[in-house]
Amino acid sequence: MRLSRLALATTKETPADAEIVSHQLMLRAGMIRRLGAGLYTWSPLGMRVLRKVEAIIRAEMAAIDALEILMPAVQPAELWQESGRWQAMGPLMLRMTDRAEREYCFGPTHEEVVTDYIKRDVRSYKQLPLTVYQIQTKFRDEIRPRFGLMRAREFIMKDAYSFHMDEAGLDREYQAMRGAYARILDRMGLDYRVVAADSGAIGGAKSEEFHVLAHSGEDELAVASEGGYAANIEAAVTRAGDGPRAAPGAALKKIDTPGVTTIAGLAEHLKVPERATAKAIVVMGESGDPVLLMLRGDHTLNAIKAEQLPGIAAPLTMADEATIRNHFGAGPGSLGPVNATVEVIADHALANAADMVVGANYDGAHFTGFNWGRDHPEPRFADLRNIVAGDTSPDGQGTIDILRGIEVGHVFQLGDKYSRALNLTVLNESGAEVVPQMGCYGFGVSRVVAAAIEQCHDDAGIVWPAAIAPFELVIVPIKADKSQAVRDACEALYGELKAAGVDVAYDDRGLRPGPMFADAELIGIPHRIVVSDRGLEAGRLEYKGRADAENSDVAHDIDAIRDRIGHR
RNA sequence: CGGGGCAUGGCGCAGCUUGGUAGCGCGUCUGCUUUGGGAGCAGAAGGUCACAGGUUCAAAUCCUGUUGCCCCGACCA
Repeated sequence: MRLSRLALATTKETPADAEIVSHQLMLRAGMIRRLGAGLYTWSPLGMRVLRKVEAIIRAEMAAIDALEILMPAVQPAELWQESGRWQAMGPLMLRMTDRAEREYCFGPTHEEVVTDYIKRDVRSYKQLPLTVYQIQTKFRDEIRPRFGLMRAREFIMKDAYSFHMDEAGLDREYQAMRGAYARILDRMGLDYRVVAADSGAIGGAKSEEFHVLAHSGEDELAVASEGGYAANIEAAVTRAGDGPRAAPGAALKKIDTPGVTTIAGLAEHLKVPERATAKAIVVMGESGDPVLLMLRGDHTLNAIKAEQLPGIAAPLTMADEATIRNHFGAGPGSLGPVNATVEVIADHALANAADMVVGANYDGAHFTGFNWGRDHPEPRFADLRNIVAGDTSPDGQGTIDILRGIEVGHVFQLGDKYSRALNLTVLNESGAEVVPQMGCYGFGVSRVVAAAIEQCHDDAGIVWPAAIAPFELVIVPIKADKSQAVRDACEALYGELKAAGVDVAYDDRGLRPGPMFADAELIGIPHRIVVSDRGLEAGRLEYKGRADAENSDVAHDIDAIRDRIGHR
């Protein structure tokens, strides 16, 4: 590609409304342009990257015999009403009406459509297992789109769906897809982790997420130093407090803590570590009465765990101050289990704790020396908290470290949730109708482009992994308009590299060297060859890898260049 | 949805408090010079100051409303 024909649109200045590096660099490199909130146009340069990502995905899908299809982006409401998700999806779904007042949505996902599609053509167990996928534009009306492509409303996703006669078949395909996702990210050269995940609204049993590691990642991942345990912090289970509970060593004693309403303040006031205190959080129960949740002072509540507990209302709702005062006679910041009239559920880290500091249910007062059993009946203990760095891994092997990641893939074992709702059945060997098991497997195509940049950049711009770079190599001429020799050498080199199958860019824009170098670095081309009279006279070309600190020489020879850039 | 902010040439911004000819940097175009890290000189184009009302002799500037966008939070296959 001659860069004079690419409609490159790089900028020196960073657009004001871009917060994170990938968004800034994609705008500066001219890969994308914003149309509206969460809506982006892909430029010719951006498309080159997108197509390379798609090609890798298609190759790995083909390798596990997944079949590509393309379903409509616009979907009739009826299907969603059948599955019950027309209501459940709520405002996340962009809805529209046609001229005949029929209702549609712009698909946020395709479980319903794919199940309906399979239902029409699959009748017999002989046709299963079957895995189909598409690379499609989705729309989710996120409450707050942000970070450019990282959380766009319209985005490109590869979504795959598998159908099986039984759970064993589903599990096999799940493992195959999991392997394919790992190979996709391996080929892209990205540092990632596979973690256990919460299934969320989509339902189903087993699910894992693929996260590209990056400091700007929105998700926190709990990863064990040994033994391989890894989970999204939302789903990471914690261990109960180790060892037996110490016998009470202090009497329950009420102390004045005027103005102290936070754990930090309490620890400071009493000169005790935060972990010696217990915090109280009041949430609404299913019955309508509040429930008191107790956590160790230095721990935080995991809302997903809490709302999954029987007796607690989902979605998790914090009690308002009036409700709290009504039941406890004190405000938030001074609450505790002593004489509480509501159900108490304590995090199991507190199961073996003794002589705790807790709120007194009087404003401006706390108790020291609080002990379960003696000062309040034994509560229900449950896993309520977020795991933290330094915790022992749930499987007992190693300690937990917290990493940040960008979710680019999610694999689910759905079971029969959708096949049953949409009446998908096939006949088994004995002629009986069976509801197939389903898996679904999402991969964020546009998001992984942004994630790659988050992981691979420096001060000058993007440092693409070779497999998804817009070009493999760029030829930069010096003083081309003065030197016929330079022009001829560039043209010859360009032609030969192209013929050799190298994805080569030739910067024939006639710019000065500075801007050409800056653009090549900004858009992140992995390899650069500079052609100058100086080098030509010596029979050498100048080479620099995008991540290299220094230039080096390479012989003026196609094979030498291919060798240097590791082509084929 | 709650809270905060912004809207002035393609991009980044000043001007608004105290109403009176719309400005700067970058970019773009032309010419000459220049050519190993975002060149210099000379010239030029380009703006219904988000939109709609209002106040005023006069509104980018003051008032009211609307829209769009950004940030924090909740939300999120």
